[in-house]
Amino acid sequence: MDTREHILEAAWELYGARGFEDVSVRDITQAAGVNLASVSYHFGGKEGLIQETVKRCMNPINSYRLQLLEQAVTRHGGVENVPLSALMEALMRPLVMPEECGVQSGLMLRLVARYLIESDYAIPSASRELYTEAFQAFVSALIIHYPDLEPERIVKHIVFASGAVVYYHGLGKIAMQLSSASAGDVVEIDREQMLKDVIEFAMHGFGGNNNAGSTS
Amino acid sequence: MDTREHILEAAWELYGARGFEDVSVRDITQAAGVNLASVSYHFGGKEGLIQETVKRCMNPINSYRLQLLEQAVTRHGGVENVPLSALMEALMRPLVMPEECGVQSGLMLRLVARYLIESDYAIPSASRELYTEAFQAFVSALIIHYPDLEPERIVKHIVFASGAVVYYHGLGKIAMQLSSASAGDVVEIDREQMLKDVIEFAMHGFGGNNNAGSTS
DNA sequence: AGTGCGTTCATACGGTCGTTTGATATTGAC
DNA sequence: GTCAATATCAAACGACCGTATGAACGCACT
Repeated sequence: MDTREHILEAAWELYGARGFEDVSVRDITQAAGVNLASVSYHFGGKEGLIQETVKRCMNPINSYRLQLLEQAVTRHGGVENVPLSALMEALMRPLVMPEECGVQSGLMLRLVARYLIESDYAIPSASRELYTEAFQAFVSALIIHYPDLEPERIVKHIVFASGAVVYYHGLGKIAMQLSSASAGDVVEIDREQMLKDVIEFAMHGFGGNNNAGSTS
Repeated sequence: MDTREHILEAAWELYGARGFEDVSVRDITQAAGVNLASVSYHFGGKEGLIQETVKRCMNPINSYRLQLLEQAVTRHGGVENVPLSALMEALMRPLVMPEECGVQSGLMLRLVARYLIESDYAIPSASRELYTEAFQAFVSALIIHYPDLEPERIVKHIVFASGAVVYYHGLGKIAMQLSSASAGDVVEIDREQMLKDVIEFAMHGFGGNNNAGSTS
């Protein structure tokens, strides 16, 4: 029964590194040391394996988001009292620090970015439910803080911030190489700083620089 | 000789719409109404066609960036006098408004995003020179404004902002669908506003909210 | 021991891919 | 008009893909 797990592990690794289209079922089964037909048997085919792989990545992220949101609500005693910065942190932290919910960070965002782009920007049906739940929970919470703001604007800034994170994970290193000043250097990313920056940016779209929500 | 042009046109359309891996050479030649072997003849193969397609997209963008930078320098009389916001606008405007330099906007960013992600984040060699030139020009200009700031931090915020743009172009609409409040609605993007937001965000990383460079 | 079921296996099938080939058509210079 | 260079064409090649098949295996249960 750990054939299934071996496949998922190899798929995670290879898909994240080389993309869904570039990695064949044979590549994965070979890397996993299992038979070629196992993928069809356990996942119904390549598409099923991809869905499962993405699901295993996105579901923990979105669960973690909801968990952080709930914690914040409890701590502050009601959604309306949660500072905006805490809302944004609950939304963004799982993306920047995926290992906090058990998702290996290196490949995860690249993998998701690949999937979203390659599959014509469709959320995988396997993860859609949880994804939608998380998304709507945050939008609702934000609407409470900004009842006058159009929901589109709220969504927009969420996407903005997510894009900054995803893109940076993917392109950060090559961008470093392009800047002559640090050519050759291997620059590590200060993820905590990055998280702060992203949160600040996202909040920036909600009417100025108020660093807190309605209470603080 | 316009066989070559027909191919490029069809490739632009199809690659942008469906991705490099999902579009076969046969798809393109059929859409272009030319013979299958034309691609090998004119571009040496599929990879050559991809490179040429990406080049035709990125080179105008980067040229436009340099042009806007030069204009700003001329207008303000020296790099050191160009406001930071103008620097950022020169950098970001071509991304948000690609049609201003002759690049059809709809598919362009998705196409580039695809390429950057699928090709393991390597800048296409055909475009690398110009890309590097533009990138370094801006980093140099920014270093003048912030001599104390590490170059990595400058690069970081440039990438951040770019990511926000690219990601939003690609994911904006599906994100809208996920927010129940605007379900079903087709929301058009205010690109001028988006540009402003991105510029503001990018500047935000350079030490507070000073809306101008060193001179003002 | 024997039966049934879940799993793994080697192998083959049909299809699509990018590329090549060699013939044919077109062009432009003399 | 001739000839060589350039361009287009239909057709085929070999490689790889995802999937299906049917036999072999492991193992709990009777």
